[in-house]
Amino acid sequence: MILKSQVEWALHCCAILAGLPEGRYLSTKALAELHGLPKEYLSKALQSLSQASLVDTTLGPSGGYRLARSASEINFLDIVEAVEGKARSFTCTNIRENNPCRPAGYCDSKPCAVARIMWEADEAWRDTLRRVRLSDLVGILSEEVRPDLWQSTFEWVLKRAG
Amino acid sequence: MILKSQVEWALHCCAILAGLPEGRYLSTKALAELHGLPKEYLSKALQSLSQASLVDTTLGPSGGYRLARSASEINFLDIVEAVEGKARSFTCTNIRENNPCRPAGYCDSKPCAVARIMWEADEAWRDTLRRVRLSDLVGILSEEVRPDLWQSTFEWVLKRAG
DNA sequence: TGTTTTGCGGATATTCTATATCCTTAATTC
DNA sequence: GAATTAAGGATATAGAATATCCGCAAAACA
Repeated sequence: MILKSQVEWALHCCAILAGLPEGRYLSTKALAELHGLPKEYLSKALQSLSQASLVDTTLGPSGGYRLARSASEINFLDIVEAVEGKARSFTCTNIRENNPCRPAGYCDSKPCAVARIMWEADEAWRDTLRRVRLSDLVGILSEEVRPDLWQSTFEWVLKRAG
Repeated sequence: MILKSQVEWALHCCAILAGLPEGRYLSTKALAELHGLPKEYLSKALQSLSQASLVDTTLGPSGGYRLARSASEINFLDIVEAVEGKARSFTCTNIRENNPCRPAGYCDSKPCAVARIMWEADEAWRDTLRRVRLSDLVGILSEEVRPDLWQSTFEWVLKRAG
């Protein structure tokens, strides 16, 4: 059970976009360079964010991405699901139906108990991610990252933001 | 992020083993037939349970598997991790280190904040699974499964248990 | 007007994992 | 000695993750 690396990329990119001044855009090229990622492939992750309406885009030189709403209105689950999909990690194939002792026409009243428990854990995972806002991440980073690096990074970003 | 189907198989098999009388064993063949699963491949899942010391095995005719300890001393996480592995679902590749603004020799004081949050969600998932005992599953099933099917299934099992 | 830059989607290639089967070996039962 | 079992290694297949490339349309700018 392993998340795609694109999830990591998308989260870091959103953190950067959250620091952009109102109305400015940052390109795939800049985001790829900043994080040392393959530009073409990172582009797919950003497209997922766009399809999920988490980011706005604009074309042409000085084009790129910006958050579609404020960082306090975007949570981790939004971003993770945009890239990874909304499917549950546990898939119930109803193997209880293969029980040779089943009477013909036997009908289950509820979803399989095994699946319900696994889905409960899945929900706990989602709840945790839902409770963390993108603005929380930015808050943590602004405290932990050394001020000189924090500042020079945003200077670097602003120089490239259209 | 999708769990292997072997996880589902292992959980259902353990539920059956939990119903075995003290000291008796059930073979891969019987477990595969009961659940309609490929015997050879199911065998790999059962081997994982064995390697994790969740089940005891014995060879020869009338051989097979039984729980290594009581169903109240085995939780869902034990079984899931035995099959799926203990690796976290989120892997941090430390892409922050690729930031071109980083001063040479810059040293991070903590693991990446993004990773810490993702790992927290991972722990919530694990905690939920850790809190559910195999005996809890058996309790739920014994209430939900229609008594005639419940009984005939265990007759079927006992006929094949060595 | 035309050139450059950008996001977007489709097509394709590569690598890795999950799924599945087969075979040999050693232990156990009868 | 014959049958049955778990264990583990080797191998094959399918599908997903990773990655690259191309053409298109929109936007900026000279």
